[in-house]
Amino acid sequence: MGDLKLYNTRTRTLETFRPLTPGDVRIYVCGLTPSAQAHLGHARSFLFFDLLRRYLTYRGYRLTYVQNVTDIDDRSINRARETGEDWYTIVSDYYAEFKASMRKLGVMEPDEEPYATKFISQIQAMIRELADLGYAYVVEDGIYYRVSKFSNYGKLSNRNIEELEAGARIEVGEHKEDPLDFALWKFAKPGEPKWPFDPYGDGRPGWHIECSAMSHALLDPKGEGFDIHGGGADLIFPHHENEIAQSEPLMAHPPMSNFWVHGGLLNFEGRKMSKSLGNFEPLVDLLARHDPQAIRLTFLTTGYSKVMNFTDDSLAGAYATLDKLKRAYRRMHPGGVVVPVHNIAGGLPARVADLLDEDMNTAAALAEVLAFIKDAPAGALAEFETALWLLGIEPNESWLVEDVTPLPEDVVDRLRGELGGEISFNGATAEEAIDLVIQRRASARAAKDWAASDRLRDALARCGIAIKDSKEGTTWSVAE
RNA sequence: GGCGACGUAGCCAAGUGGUAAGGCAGGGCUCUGCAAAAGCCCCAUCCGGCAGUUCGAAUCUGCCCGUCGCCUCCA
Repeated sequence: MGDLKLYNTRTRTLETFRPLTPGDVRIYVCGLTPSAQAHLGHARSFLFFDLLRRYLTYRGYRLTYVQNVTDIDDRSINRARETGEDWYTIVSDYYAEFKASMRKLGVMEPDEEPYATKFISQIQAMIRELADLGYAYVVEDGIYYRVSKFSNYGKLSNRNIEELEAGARIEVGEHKEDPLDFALWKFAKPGEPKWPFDPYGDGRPGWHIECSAMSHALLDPKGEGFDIHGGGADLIFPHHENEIAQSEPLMAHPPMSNFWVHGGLLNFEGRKMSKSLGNFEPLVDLLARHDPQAIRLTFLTTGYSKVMNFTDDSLAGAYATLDKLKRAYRRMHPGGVVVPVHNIAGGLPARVADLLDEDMNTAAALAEVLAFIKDAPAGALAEFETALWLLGIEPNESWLVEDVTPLPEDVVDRLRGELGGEISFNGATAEEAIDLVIQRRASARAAKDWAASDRLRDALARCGIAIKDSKEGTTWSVAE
């Protein structure tokens, strides 16, 4: 097995991945702030880290994958004020919806899913330490982080303090020393959710500190760093920059994370997508209309770190690819039982792995799979399934069924309307009625009465039934 | 203004020094009464432009043009 090379934002180079502790990989990925509905851009990001998990697992590492939930933030509080709902109900509902979508997409459950509000004491401990060392100071609206105290500030995102100072400004109501400083703790205004924090004052954590506190608590209690910190590219600044600023002064051995891996953002039909612009379709709605496996395949064709433009065309292409995979699967499948994924060392999975070694080149890996199925023998099913698993596509029972489109309910009535004069459909089920027509057409064909044959086929077509003739006989399916 | 990404066939896209993956669309063939499906085959003398480095460049360097993102909440 070759080396896995990953692009590391921290060093801005492609590096060979080696775990800090041989055999064990600790990953922290910034999860959702569920104060609005999740969209396809979120899906792309978490789908990528799901792929990375699969591949690291395939390579034999033991993983600890932590994906946090920032369940307290200004937006959910504002939304609660607008709607009159309880802020926590809002957050819980959005998060439940997100989880359901992830399940539909086949994203594996995180090992740990820490909620910010469950780690208040750890957050407060960290703020105390930062204050003791002079990295934090208290003013009337909250506790802020003193950016000027941390000399490495800006290193991850490749920015320098002077330029940042030039563009930054202090919002009304903020009382910080410097425009770049950010809140570690916000004192509660009347009616806002709050947690006690002696001696400073009741309030809630600022955005950023929860990730520093929870990654420390769950992945790196000794302060010696963990392996991979991930998230969308939009988190590099300021979120990840701030996490580093909070964590590293308290660590025995920085850096906070050895690798920083960022997923490219997603455009939707050529336009930027974001919560604040509101120009996105909620993920649940998209999943209601589309096959989750087709959505996964769509993402495989573009490099994970690139900006990707999601379009109806790209999704249509993925559907065609998915059908191709299903046909090959049926061709290779010995019977009606779905064979579980095996751990195959050689063959296709190894070739796919070699391609994933190159900074998770899923596009090339998919191409390899498609080349494989062109002349794959029936016995290659385990290889095929393993390779598909690596790409996050898991065959299920429905792959064995050629057409799962449900029959229109009124098929028999419509057939009676078309052909009731010549064929009696009394008591027939939809399937039986269709078979009756096909039998009638078979007789016509046997008699070389092509006019009658075509008339029957056209009648079926008007009822939404498409038929095709093959050496094995005539089969039908529900027309698209 | 600062930082960064990208520009490869009609469309999407891989490839980052050794002579252009793959998918969609399109075309042809096989099969077929017809149709559909399926299978097979074809489809970029060339990688935004111009210079340069090199035996050799889509791949490296410089300049130019274009698209987009981040710099404020964001996966």
